[in-house]
Amino acid sequence: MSRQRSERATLSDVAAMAGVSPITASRFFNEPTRVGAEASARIRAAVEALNYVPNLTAGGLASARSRVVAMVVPNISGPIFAPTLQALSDGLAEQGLQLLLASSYFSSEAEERAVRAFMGWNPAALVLTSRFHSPATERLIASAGHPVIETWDLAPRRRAFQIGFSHRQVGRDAASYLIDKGHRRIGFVHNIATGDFSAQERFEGYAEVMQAHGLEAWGHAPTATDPMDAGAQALSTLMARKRQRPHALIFANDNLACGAVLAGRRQGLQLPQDLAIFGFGDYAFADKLLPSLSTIRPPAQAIGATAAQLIKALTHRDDATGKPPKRVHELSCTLMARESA
Amino acid sequence: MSRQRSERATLSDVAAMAGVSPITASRFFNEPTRVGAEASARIRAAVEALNYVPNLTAGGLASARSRVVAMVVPNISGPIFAPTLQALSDGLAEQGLQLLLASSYFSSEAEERAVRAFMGWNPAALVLTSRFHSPATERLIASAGHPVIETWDLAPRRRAFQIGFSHRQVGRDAASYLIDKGHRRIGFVHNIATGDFSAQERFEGYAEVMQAHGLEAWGHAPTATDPMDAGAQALSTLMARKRQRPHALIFANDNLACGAVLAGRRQGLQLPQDLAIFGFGDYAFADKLLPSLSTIRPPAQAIGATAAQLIKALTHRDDATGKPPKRVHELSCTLMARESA
DNA sequence: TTGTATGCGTTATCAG
DNA sequence: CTGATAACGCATACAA
Repeated sequence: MSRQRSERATLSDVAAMAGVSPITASRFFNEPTRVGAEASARIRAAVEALNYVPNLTAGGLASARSRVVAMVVPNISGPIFAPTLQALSDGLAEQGLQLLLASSYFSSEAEERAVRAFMGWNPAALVLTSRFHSPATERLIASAGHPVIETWDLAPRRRAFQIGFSHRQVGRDAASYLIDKGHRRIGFVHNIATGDFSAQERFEGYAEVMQAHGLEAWGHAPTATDPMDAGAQALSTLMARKRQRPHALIFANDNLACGAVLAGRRQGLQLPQDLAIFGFGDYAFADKLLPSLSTIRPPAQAIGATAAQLIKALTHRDDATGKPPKRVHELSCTLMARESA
Repeated sequence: MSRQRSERATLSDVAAMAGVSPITASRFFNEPTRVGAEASARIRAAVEALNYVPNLTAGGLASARSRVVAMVVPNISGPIFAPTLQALSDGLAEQGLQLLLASSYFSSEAEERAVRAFMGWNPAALVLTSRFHSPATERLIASAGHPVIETWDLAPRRRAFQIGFSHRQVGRDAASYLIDKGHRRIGFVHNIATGDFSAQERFEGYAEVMQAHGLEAWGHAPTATDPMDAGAQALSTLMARKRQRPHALIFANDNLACGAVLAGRRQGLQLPQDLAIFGFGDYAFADKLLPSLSTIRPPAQAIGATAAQLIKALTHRDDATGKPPKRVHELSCTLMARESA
């Protein structure tokens, strides 16, 4: 009947060697102040001798709370979310928490699968990207026994914690910057990816400022499927106009803007004299283009770091004076004024 | 004595509602073929009704094997490892496995901490980056009850599974390419990061080919701390030489090469006529520079995908014909011939 | 195809 | 400051 016991030492082995009860050994790890100095020393020695590694699965089961934080991002390898992941991972490592990761590719079905699996881990917290979820996901997170943090977008009215920035403000800032530079005919080039709600909000911010200045707001939607191609296409189409040729273009993201910059140079355009180009994202290549790309950098790293801090505050609330953490954390973007606009 | 039971439905709840024993419900998830059609239907209904989510912590404890794969990478947000992570994560998601992640920043202490914590999860597999570990880490993985996969570098003699490519061959390919183009005075610009053993291997491959052609192999080590600055510095220093000015430079990575390209243009150099520039990595900006950067692309995505396949083969070995998976998987890089060389 | 008995390694609870 | 006991929710082993 005896099932496979692993070779590894258990807490009981450590306790036996140290001459204490298992629970005391357990406290050595979780509440060290409650263990006497001599006992601590003996336990420490036993841990060393047996090369003991705590079984986190067992601990998670017993305590109904595991030492992982789960995060769902649209993608891992893109230029956008990686800094957030890195900062979150680093902040969690300091707290002895691990990061459990899944990518959704902007699909709410994939997000739902990931969230469902994550719930099975009883994570210390669940971090999501954006606030748009399937109904089933909404139900899952509503019944979750742990904090849920939504990042990047901000939806102040939602129940989950929010860490992000205002895309609308990004649109406003871009438009204001270009207007201040003296541009008047300023267009907006939409993203090709469907379901990019945040790009739409940037457009609205842009439109708001344009109208406030009595200028016409208009959007152009390229059809190419590759972002760089789409940016080039937009530039060619719009600059081929006989009249009402734009003075400046705001692109939904830096990939599109990069395509436009490269195409503009290929066509012999003087940038930014003939056309100012403005992006969003401050991707890694933005400062390496010629001309370098003016754009807005989202607080990607700060979002991850703030999430880690928030999780710390939420999990250690007992030893603080009980002040509940802020529910909405609005961070600000940075306008990177470079050569292209 | 009764401790806090979570609100969530358990497998027993599902079983009770479906009128079967818990173990049958368990089999519904793990060995569906062994459950009768009627029972399956009732269990499925109960799962839906109770919104049941399997507790993976409990399952992991009971089976001594959890549905996670742990990976340690030097960094998450850099241009190098992100595609590997993405491919691994995607491949694992198909198998119902989750990815547990930590970054080491090239520190073997940080790697050791991460590996130690990961062992506590009884992961289905542990994936490491590179083969250089602290002695304690070596001991940990030697006693691990699960497969260990080392990626990027190749060390055929090690016990762990290996998935990677030959850095030496990268150095050979770069040198051969430049020699074929007619260059003779070809230098190598070293990385500023200490502990980048693989860059040293690329240098050795380059030196080997140079010597085989009766050409002198030499390395230059810039001192600037920022990679882009270091690349620019190397270019300035070497092109300022009165005699023996180089015809071509191989840089330890694309960041250095990018710094050189930008500095070269700023100084009015004609690239590649005055100097051919060759990188390594094929970072996102490589094809966006002017001139676009000739470089070698490592099989980052393939490494992640291969790791996922290997894990599948290792965990499902029972139902196959038992052919043990290959231990060493050597993948090949792609030379991206562009404008800079 | 289904069920019974038992244990995985840890922590919560209560008692000293 | 320390310990005895009883779970946590599930899967393994064996039996039917």
